[in-house]
Amino acid sequence: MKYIEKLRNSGLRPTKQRLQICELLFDTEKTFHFTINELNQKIKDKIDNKISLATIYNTVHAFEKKGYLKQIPVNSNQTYFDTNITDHHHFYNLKDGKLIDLEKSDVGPINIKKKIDGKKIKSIEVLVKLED
Amino acid sequence: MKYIEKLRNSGLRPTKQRLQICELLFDTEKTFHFTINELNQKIKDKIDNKISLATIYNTVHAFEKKGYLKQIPVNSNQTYFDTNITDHHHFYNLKDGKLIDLEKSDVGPINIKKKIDGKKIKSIEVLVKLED
DNA sequence: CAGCTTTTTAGAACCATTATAAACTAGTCT
DNA sequence: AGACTAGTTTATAATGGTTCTAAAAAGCTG
Ligand SMILES: [Mn+2]
Ligand SMILES: [Mn+2]
Ligand SMILES: [Zn+2]
Ligand SMILES: [Zn+2]
Repeated sequence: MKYIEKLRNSGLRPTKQRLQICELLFDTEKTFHFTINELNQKIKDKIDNKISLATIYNTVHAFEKKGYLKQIPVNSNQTYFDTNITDHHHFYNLKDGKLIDLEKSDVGPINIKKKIDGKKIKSIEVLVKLED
Repeated sequence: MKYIEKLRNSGLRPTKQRLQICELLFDTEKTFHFTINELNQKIKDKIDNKISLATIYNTVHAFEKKGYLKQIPVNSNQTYFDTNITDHHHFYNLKDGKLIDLEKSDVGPINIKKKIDGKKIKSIEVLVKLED
């Protein structure tokens, strides 16, 4: 299994649940955006055994901490995650709450001219809201 | 009272509660960012009578709908609002969860090269996360 | 004031997320 | 293998921000 190494290298034990979640999240043609609720549905659909909701939360947060997932800042009652961990931006379709990737090259360089003493920039994220 | 007109013109009755909230939000030297919880505290501190939490939510959402407040997309369990309704961006200090304004001139023009059929851009928001 | 609509309010409900603590599992060491 | 330990999963409860409810209060118009 290709994820056993990955998990071990991160100090995470390669449990059955984590490996199954890895497959759902990372064994895909394209990267994608999801909420915990959507991931929970997908797990119910595609996996025989049950994975408890608590484990899904734990796993997603563990993966986020290790940098295998990113959280996307949007105004929603649910948290959005992204399996695309490259530096990129998003369209946010207000109609259906779906995110669409905007590659860095689709936006051009962003030059933050203001500086805050003693702080450094961790990330720059652009959210482009779309309406009809 | 200067807010009576403003509210009436928006189709909102100028109630005591709304006028008091207007003063707290808009009678300030500088604009500011707040969560409902912080606004609730400020109301308890600066206003004699009580305003119920439901009214605070109702009022903030009514003001947002009328365009007197903006919601800022951040990853937080609470919703952040902004009394600065001009087009601008934000630093987000991860340490204390505080927002700092970034004027458009502090960021420079953002050119979104990608187009989505049948959709138009409603807003472009940049969030710059800060760490130590 | 009367009549009608909007607003306020306390409290309940909702629901995403986090905490708890007991059962289970993976890895390590004989 | 068995025993030991730390890490993980799980059902379930708790938390907490936000929304809903429905009755009382307030604003508006005539
Ligand atoms: Mn989270
Ligand atoms: Mn809200
Ligand atoms: Zn993305
Ligand atoms: Zn602002």
